[in-house]
Amino acid sequence: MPPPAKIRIDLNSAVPAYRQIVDAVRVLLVEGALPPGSELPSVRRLAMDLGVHFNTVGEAYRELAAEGWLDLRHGRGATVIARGLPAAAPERLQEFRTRLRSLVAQMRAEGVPPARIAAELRSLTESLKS
Amino acid sequence: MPPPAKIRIDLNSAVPAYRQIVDAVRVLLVEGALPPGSELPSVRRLAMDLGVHFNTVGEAYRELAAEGWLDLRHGRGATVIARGLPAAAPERLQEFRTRLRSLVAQMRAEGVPPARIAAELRSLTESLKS
DNA sequence: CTTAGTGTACAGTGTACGTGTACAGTCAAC
DNA sequence: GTTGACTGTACACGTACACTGTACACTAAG
Repeated sequence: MPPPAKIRIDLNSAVPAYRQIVDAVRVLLVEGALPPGSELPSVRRLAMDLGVHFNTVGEAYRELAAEGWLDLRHGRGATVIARGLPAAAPERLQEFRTRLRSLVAQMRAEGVPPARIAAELRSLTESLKS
Repeated sequence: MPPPAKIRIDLNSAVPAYRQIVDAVRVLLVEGALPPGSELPSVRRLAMDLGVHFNTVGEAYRELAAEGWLDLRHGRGATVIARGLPAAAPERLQEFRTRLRSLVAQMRAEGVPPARIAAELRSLTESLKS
C-alpha cells in the first residue's frame, strides 16, 4: 500500500532536482494522494529511484517538513502529518498571478495552441472542486 | 509612444533577475503590447530602471533574441521583429502541465482559497480569446 | 550488543548569477 | 573624416547555490 505514489523528475531540466522533488510531493499532498499517516520512502530509496544523491532528497524532505507537511525524525523516516492551511498572504497572490501569466505566455511562445492552453486551464479549474 | 511598456521585477525573489526580465518582456510580446517594430529601451536604460547591472539586461535580451523575438544589433539597440510560431513540441506540453499543477498546488498549500485560484484561472482563460 | 536501517552535518566541487571593466559597432553633428 | 555620445559585447571576478562523498548519530529489531 505504500508504493503507489510514484513521482518522476527530469534530470536535464534547468529547475533543481530538489525543487522538482518538493514540487512533485507537494502536488500529491495537496491532492490528497498522501494522507496524514502515510510513510514516505527513505531518502536513500527515493534517491535511487530518481537517480540523484540521497542528500538531495533529504534537502527536499527538510523543506517539506519546514512547510509543515512532514514529521521527519532521525532514524525513523518521514511521515505525513495533518496540517492546517496557513492564512493566505495577500502580497503573495500578486506573485502567483505573475508566474501564471508568465507560464501561459511561455506556452503560447512555444506554439501551444491557445485552445489547448484553455483546455488545460479548464481541466485544472475542474480539479479544484474535488 | 515607446515608453508605456513598463516592467517590474522583484530583486528579493529567488528567481534570477535576468529570468524575470525575460519572462516579463515575453508576456508583453505575446500579448501584443510590443508589436514588431517596437524599440526596447537600451540595456543601460532598462538596467537603471530595474536596479540591476546592464549586463544582466543584456543577458535577458540575448535570450529573447535567441527565441526569435528581437533583432539585437551592436550599437543599434533592440527591435522587436515578426516571429512565426514554432511547431508545438508535444513533449514540452507534459512539462507545462506539470508546472501548472505545481504552481496551483503551491497556491493551495499557502492558503489561497480554491475559489480564488479558480477565478484567476478563468481570468487567464478569458484573456486567451483576444 | 550488534546490526541494518533511518535522517543529519559538513566539506569539497562544479556551475550559475550578478557585477566591473574594457572593448567594438553605429550614427549624428560638425 | 573626425569626434563624441550612444549602442551592445566579451571576459574575468566574487559570491551563492546545487549536488556529491563521507562520516556521523539516532532507532528499532534480532
